Amino acid sequence: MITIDYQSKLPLYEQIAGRFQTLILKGALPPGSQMPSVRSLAMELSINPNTIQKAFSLLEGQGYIYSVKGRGNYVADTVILAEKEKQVLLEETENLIRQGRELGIARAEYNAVLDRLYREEEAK
Amino acid sequence: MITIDYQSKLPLYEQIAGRFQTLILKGALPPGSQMPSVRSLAMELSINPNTIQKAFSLLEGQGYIYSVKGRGNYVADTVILAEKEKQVLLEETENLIRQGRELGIARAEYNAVLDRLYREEEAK
Amino acid sequence: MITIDYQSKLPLYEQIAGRFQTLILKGALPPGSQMPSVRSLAMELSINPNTIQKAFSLLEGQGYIYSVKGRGNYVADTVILAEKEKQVLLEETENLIRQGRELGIARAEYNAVLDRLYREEEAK
Amino acid sequence: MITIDYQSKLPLYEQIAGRFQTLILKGALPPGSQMPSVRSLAMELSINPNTIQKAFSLLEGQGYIYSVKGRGNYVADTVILAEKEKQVLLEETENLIRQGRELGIARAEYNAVLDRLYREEEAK
DNA sequence: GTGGTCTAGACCACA
DNA sequence: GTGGTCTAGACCACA
Repeated sequence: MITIDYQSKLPLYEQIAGRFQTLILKGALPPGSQMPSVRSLAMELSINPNTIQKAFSLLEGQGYIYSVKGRGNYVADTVILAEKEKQVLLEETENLIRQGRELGIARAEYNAVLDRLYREEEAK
Repeated sequence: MITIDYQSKLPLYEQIAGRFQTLILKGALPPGSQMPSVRSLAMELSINPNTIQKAFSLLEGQGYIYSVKGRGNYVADTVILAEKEKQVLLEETENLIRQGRELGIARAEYNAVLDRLYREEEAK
Repeated sequence: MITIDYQSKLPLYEQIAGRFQTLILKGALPPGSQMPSVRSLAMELSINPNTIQKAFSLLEGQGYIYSVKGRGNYVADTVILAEKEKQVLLEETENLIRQGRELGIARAEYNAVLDRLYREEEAK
Repeated sequence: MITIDYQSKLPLYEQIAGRFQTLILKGALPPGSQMPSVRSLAMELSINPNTIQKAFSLLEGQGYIYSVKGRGNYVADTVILAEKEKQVLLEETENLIRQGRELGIARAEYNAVLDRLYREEEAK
């Protein structure tokens, strides 16, 4: 369910939180569903429970999940989050494209990338 | 010439190296031109010379500059570097767009971003 | 495991990095295995931890190791590195032999060297 | 007559000394012939005269040249030097080949290099 | 004056 | 405990 990249520069807890964000935003973990327990996830990934806890705290702080004492963590309502996340992504993309433009990447090259990515989608 | 963001999570030496990469790739610092001296830059930015040294070592390791003992640091030939950098940027952009696509961002939204950015350019 | 030559003109951090390159390329430190910790190695060699850090940064920049925050440094996959290193060695050797040829060293002398070295190997 | 590589890690004075060593050992500058003057060489290479002076001192220390007060520097008798230099080269080559052997370079590859280099020579 | 190395020591994030 | 960043300060080679 969750994969870790140990070669990555990102700390483990951010990687884990990021994976769950994706799962939640894509609907694989629908609102209200229960998150795996900290302990079980720690066992499964052979990772210190503190690290899992930290990832969950991050997710809670960002509004992705909420915890119920003694019962576990649950996925929150995410309509607004998805919208916010889209905005962030668009901005980051814009910044990258602006940088690329400065280095002389032509618009046509970006069109080609878009063509490829959105054709893939249709094909699915 | 160089600005530092103390709020940023990026370490100082990476920020400094990054700024110079941009300046070099854009041609503001043409191949063969001399880099500011480690000490003078340290003074100007009120940063420890060791930190500047570290930034310059990074740039040297990446092939952006070369150092001549007793003379200073000089900008290297960068044709190949620019090409490599473009590839990296395009890949990063592609990854972001793929993520956006998964969250339901339509191709039209990216077209709008490109329209805006490349119209700015023509206007210049 | 690591020896330092204080007579050498090579800086300590390059010596240390070089020793590990050899150990890694020869397979004494297989991919995935953990490097000694910065602090323990510093103690063992009576060298400042910063210097060890610098050696490890170099190794990371060259792709020999990768670091996991809070865990340690690990040996990277090195198949490609070994190949690259062989090319470098062969080129350096070729340059030396070319110099020797200019000075009038006969091919027979090199054959003698090769005979000796590769007989040693069989003997092992 | 002398070329400088500013990208090289070697200090200028060592590069200059090295170039002259080659010229002398190959006989381009025969024993007894006069070396270019420090000043003229400094002008020609746009290099600080101190640096040239340092290179010449090195050459004198190694027995390649001798200086006559008020007249200039002259090439020394070099029969013995050439012999010593050959020994040094052979040893360095042997060390490199030994390293290569450890990394699994086959003897055949060295034979190929030798074949190529010594065929070039015949062709000349 | 130029770059470069090294030590000592503090401090931070992460697991 | 692990790696990593940064400062202060000394010292060296080179031009």
